[in-house]
Amino acid sequence: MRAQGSATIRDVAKHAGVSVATVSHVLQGKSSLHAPATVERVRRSAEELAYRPNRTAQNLARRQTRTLGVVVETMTTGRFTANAFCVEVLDGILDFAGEADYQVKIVSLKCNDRQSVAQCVDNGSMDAAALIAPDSDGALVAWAQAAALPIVLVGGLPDTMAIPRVDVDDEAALFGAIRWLIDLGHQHIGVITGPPSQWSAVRRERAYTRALTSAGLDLIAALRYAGDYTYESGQSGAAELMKADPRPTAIVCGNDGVAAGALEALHRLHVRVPDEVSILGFDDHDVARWCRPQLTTIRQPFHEMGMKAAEMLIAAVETGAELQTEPVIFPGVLVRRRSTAPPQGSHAPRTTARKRLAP
Amino acid sequence: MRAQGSATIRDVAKHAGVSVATVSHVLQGKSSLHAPATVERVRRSAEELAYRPNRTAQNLARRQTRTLGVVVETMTTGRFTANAFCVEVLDGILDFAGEADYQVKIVSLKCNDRQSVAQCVDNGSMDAAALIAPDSDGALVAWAQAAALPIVLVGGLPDTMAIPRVDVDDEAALFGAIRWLIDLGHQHIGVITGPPSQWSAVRRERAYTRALTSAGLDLIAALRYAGDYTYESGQSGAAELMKADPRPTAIVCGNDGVAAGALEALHRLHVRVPDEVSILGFDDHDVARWCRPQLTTIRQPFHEMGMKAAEMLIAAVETGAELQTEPVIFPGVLVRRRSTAPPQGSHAPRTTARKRLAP
DNA sequence: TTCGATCATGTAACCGTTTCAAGACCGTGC
DNA sequence: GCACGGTCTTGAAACGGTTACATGATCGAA
Repeated sequence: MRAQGSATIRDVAKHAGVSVATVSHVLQGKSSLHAPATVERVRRSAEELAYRPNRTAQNLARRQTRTLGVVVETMTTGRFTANAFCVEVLDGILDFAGEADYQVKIVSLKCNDRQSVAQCVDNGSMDAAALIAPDSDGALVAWAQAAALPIVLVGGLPDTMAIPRVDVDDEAALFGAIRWLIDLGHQHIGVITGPPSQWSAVRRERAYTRALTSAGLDLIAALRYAGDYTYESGQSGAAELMKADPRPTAIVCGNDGVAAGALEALHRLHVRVPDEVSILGFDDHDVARWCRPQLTTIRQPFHEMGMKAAEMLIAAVETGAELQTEPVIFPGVLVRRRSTAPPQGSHAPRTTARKRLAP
Repeated sequence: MRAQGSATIRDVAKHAGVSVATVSHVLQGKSSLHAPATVERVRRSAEELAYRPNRTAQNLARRQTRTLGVVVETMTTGRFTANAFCVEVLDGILDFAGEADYQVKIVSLKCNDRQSVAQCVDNGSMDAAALIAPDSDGALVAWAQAAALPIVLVGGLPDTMAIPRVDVDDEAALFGAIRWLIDLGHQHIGVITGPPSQWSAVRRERAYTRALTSAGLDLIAALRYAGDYTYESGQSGAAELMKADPRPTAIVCGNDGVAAGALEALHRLHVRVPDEVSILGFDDHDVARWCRPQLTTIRQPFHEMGMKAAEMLIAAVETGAELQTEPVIFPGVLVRRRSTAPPQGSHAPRTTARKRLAP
């Protein structure tokens, strides 16, 4: 439009009185190929003409773009930022990519048929792509298994799928956290799950189930609420769970946003946290420190996961090697704050909990 | 690397027994140029070979990329996501761009000399760029004034600079909000400012100054704390302000994160909010609803601002017209929640406030 | 003086598309 | 029979770089 005046490599070559090959060499730092005087002349000409190589042309000629794609499915979450996970992982990717002089392009997929996935991602506009927490049954994942470019998936996926991925061991972390709640004396533990299309939600619920059954506690249908990782589902979920009889003394929430919603609902119901009900979050999102009481939650190293994903992708691009399909798993760590406590009132602590409470 | 097998337009042409020009035409939807039988043949060949046009080559030939740049300066904020503003604006841009079939590339500038700005942004890899809340004295803004591609700035900038921009009238909104606090009876109002390099911070402080002086209140140095828009500066700021004598009965915070930090510090000091101190936030970030008490704050229409910026940029790209330098200003609206109340105890309400409180 | 080695530079093919000008073919009207 | 207009098709020149390879210059040694 307006920038047609911008100088090309040919202009520089003419101005410096050399060939385009020379200019190309010099500007790529291969100055050892040329006489110092020539190098200097080319440099000065480029400077004078304010020459900047056209990225598109370079990409075409080099057959690589030094660009990483970050793919998110927006038809489920609605918005990119709805999910704190996405944003922080993106940050990690941005950090690493920036350091390695790679650019980052965001692809927010609205439609999810295989056709348009390929169209949007595998079109030569990026060298590799990170898929952020895709639906495990969607076309994106299906496509990824046979993608022609390096792919790393960040977030949950059934182990049966052989796609390189970075993930957190949320199941183990949550299992441990729930066992800890049980040890504190909780016997009626509710759960507000995430959407089953997110594998992380499936795993977290599995942790819940395993923790309860392994401790000899019954699974009670009235203590399970099917949420969808939103604040609102936390609100309605907590309100619903409090109607159960007996009431839960602790609620395991799909993530911190859900926990914040639960906190809000309980506040409205004049149920004190953690005195009457303990709340366990997941993610250690900012909100965990900002809400009252501060949330006991499980920290996921989002930023490092993003960094790692970028590192893997860039390595794959530069070496041409295949990515390992063995997943890279980060641990989730329990962060104890004020939203959890031993149960009070009629529920007698269990023996293990009694021991802990003794001193 | 691995995708070299992917079919080119020549492969399709050969397979369909036509020229590349024909294939190009058909696949661009200019099928009226060709016989129906030919169109069909080309379509089928493309399908069979799983042909997908190479975006890079298209970009080069068309001399446009259908890509918008989103430029953030990461050397000040540290991280992209540190600023809720960035994320939500990005979301708006993503929304609009996606709808218009534009891609979005994120440029996170670490170094801020004019040279590298031009290198990173004006290199033909994007058709236009949105600059998100740049430092008003940085090289980015300096460069933007004479940029060769369409630029829209999202966020504050002194009116003297003639750069197209989308912004919120935070000064008017905050002025109104502070006058409202004064009308409630507050006479000692503290402020935790943002970093002076952010023009929004300058404007918000100006609103504070104007509101107080216009109401005949003195500006007291001990009631001003220089923060930097972070949670931590909210914590230390509130702690510091509470040492003033007389204590403030209200604190105006640079943004909601700062307000959340202030809330936390006051909680530790056993100062009750809003009974003893009212807290006013800014942004209406998620945290404003999630923290206790919920924040009275000023809502900025981030998402719409992002949409608008994208709309302007795309219009400029497609029509080739210059962008208006007259800023597009959105109003900020006061959202009253629970963190503000009339002052209690020794401070007598002013007459205007008394009137309001009468009924 | 000639030859090969070495260094500096230039030539031109290529990357995968778009697009324009022009060609081929065909039916019409005069 | 010919000029003409219309429809369908295509060859080839861009786009702005990279890079393999050719060429030319210089120089010391045979």
